Amino acid sequence: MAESQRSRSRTCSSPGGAPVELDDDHGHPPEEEQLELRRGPWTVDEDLTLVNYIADHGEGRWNSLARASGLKRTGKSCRLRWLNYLRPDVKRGNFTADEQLLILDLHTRWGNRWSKIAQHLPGRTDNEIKNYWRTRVQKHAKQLNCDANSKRFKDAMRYLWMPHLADADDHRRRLLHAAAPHHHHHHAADVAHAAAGMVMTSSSDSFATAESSYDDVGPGGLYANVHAGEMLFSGGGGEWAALETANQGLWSSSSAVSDQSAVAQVITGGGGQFQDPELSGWVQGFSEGITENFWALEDIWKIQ
DNA sequence: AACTTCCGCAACCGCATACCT
DNA sequence: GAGGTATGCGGTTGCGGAAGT
Repeated sequence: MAESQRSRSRTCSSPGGAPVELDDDHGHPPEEEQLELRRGPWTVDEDLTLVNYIADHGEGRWNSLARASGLKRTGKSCRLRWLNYLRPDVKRGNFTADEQLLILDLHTRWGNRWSKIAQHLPGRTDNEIKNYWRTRVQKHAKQLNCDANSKRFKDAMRYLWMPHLADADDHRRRLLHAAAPHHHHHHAADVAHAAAGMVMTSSSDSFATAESSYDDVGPGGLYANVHAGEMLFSGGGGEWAALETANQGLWSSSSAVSDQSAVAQVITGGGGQFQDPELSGWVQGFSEGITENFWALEDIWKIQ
């Protein structure tokens, strides 16, 4: 994957990755040493140069680093390349269920504060999370014909998507920790799915780290939050205080409800059913045969 | 097989803020 | 405190592979 990206070229870089002459600033002649600033995809040689330089001198002071290393790049570009790609602890590949769960939850708290969100997903960059949100989450919101920032969509995420991502994660953890290696799946596709990301690229370590470093989630932490939503959805109660505290008003801001029964009315209509007829279709799907399968974002969305 | 459209992601840009002199 | 520079953030772009026709 990484290699394939490297061969890419952009319009602003000439074919073959040759340097492009750039005007430094609104038509002023560029400085002598910046005559040939490169843009676009990084080459393997450039990556090596940057990695070696940082290994010797450390990161930071990006403009001087860019000059001193001999890279014909801006300091900004060097910084971005290092942080998003070359850093040794950067993690790539599909987001796991727990990571998706975290992103969804944190986004409801902080909105598009990608960098802040990324701080709670070790190895993931703000850029990656931002791309995930724009390409996956917003796509699904569009499919649902609602805005990703709308209350309706957030309700769908909180009461349907997130609880089942949590289910998936619980299930995966059970599998990982089970002594018996012969756990069976119903379908070969499940196995393939697991191999594609839910198990093989497990990030339970990172999740534990993120969870423990959570600083303003509120009593009970993320799981209490998510499962409280699940309880509410199924007509239960008791964890409401934890949920409400954890929510910090973000989920229910538009409905301005402040007690359990009121929210239950809004969300479930009293009978464990969404009042939203379109979303209620999901409820049927969720209640049927969900415990033995892994759930990814796409899978959950297919139910509708 | 050839062509078009869609989509994911790396990299860019402009702006805001932090830091330094 | 003013001015300049460096760094960080969020939004946007557009390449290239995948999927569709």
